[in-house]
Amino acid sequence: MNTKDLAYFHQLISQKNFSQVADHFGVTQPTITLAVQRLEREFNARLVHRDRVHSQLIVTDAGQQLDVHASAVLRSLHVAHQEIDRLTQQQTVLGLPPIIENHYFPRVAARLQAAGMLENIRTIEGGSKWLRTALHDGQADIGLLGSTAPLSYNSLVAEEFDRQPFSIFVAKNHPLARRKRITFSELRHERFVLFTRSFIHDSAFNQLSHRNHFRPNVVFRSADTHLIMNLVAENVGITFLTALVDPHRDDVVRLDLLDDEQPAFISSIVYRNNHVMTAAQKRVLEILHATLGPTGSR
Amino acid sequence: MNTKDLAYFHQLISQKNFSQVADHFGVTQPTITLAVQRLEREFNARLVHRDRVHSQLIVTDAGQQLDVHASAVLRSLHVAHQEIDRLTQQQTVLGLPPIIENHYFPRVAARLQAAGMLENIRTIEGGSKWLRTALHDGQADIGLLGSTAPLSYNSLVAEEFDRQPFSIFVAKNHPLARRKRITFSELRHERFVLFTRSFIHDSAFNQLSHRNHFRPNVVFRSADTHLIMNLVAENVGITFLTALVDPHRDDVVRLDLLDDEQPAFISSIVYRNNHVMTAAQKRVLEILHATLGPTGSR
DNA sequence: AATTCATATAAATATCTTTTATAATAGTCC
DNA sequence: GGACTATTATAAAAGATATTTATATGAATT
Repeated sequence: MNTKDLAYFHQLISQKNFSQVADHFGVTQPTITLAVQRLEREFNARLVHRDRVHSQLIVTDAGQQLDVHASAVLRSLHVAHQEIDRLTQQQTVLGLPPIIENHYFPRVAARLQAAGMLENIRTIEGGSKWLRTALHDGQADIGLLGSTAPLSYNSLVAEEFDRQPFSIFVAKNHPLARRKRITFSELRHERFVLFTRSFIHDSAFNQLSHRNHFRPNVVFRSADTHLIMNLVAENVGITFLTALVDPHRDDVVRLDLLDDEQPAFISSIVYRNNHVMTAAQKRVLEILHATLGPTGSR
Repeated sequence: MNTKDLAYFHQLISQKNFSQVADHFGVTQPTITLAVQRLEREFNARLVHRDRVHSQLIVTDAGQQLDVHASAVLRSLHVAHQEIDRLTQQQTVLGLPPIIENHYFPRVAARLQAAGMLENIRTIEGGSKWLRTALHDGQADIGLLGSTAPLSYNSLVAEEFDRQPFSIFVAKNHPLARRKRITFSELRHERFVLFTRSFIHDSAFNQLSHRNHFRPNVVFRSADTHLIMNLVAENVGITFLTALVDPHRDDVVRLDLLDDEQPAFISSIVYRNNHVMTAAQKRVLEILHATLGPTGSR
């Protein structure tokens, strides 16, 4: 069977129009007709039903089932292409969310450099949610992801290596600045400057505000911790970040949260469970474990 | 790309001999050479390395990686074939381990029959471990599996519906027969007639004997509960089974185990996570949930 | 040196895929 | 209601790909 037929078919299921699919692939319309006919013969079943009355394409049960497998097959091949491309370039792509990159990566990079392996590492940055997708479809080989619940994905292996609480940061001259600890419910009337929603901080924050029955006043969102800290220092609002983001600055104060059952920022090493680690990648993983694992940290 | 090339390649990786692979598929030897060349061109990488010196075939990193994807692709297509075959025959295959079949299935079958759906169900029997594989590669659509730990598989969804303790069964005239409860450690010097190793009972049994630091004396194994019960009745030995296997006989006595942290026989409804349920299959699942779920049972 | 085993290459043949050209069917527009 | 449009199907020809046949190469084995 030709995988092109699967690609045509998969596109047909989403576009539901033979001619448009043909255009999409730069082929003529009968090509698509014939491809579907070949698949119907191969699987000995009707896959789509050309309903001329309502001029719409009906996908049969068999068609739906095949489409699921077709997309899995196409994804597999796409991932294989990317992985093998990187293998020949001797590159490993490491996906890092900004907070993790700032906090954990410097130590990892130092050890990778000492092992002469840093030049074979390329990093890509993005929120944990986006990186999960990037790992899944082969754009990255290994990721350090943050999450609030232990990760468990179908095609990914996750190894938790750290768990950090979330904290509140306020300006030095803020009324709460003298406090060391605080409960989330006391923040009911504060203004918040927060991370963008694509960060998992958002789910942790929502969890806490939902549990404390109030809708927090979020005055601004940014993807940049430094901007957020600057805004906090100027008293535009207070913020909610992991304790990992140590500001190294004297105009912002950190307050620990006292709530029971707080959400935690869980950091995990993640990779595809069908990814074959090369000798070099195994060493990268070892360095990650050694640096980030219980013995290696701080 | 032609999936045949992937099949040739995957076989080559396991057989490591071009001519034998050609024989295996009933084609001539150059076919395999050319298939590998096409793949190497497609992925722009060496996949195998023909080491003439030691007359062995070395698989490159890229080749290893491709092989993993090739087998995933071939499996996907194989599963698709089976699923679609059954779809056109309007059949759903239900995988059942013997204990579950005897204990839970009669009630399910009654409801399925009442709904006029029993004739579209075909069952296959096998140990839980074998059925897991059967589900994974598409021989069955839905399985009721037993396990000692909550199931979590890559490509399978598992929904736990019951948890039963394991018990000890002894002959009526056995010295222990008057006891109602017993700890596993008291069985140190008993003879055991057990289920075959392919049943999960074996892992539970091993767990208990390991925890109690003794190697039990297993005198016989069988896959047939009735035979086991007959042997127990004849005092050939005692056995270790779930409480589900209620013998309905007066020559065998059940003893509850008193141990803390006993392993449990967990029953789950399992299916492939990429299986598209037809309307009929959804109704089968509903009936399973209704019959086996917390409300529906006994 | 001759033989064997394993894989590669080239040309011919067989098979599959795509295009071109056209037909069929139903809906829309005036 | 006939012309027109949109969509998919079919048949034959052309183009592309896969497989075979026949033979070569290269190293190990006898």
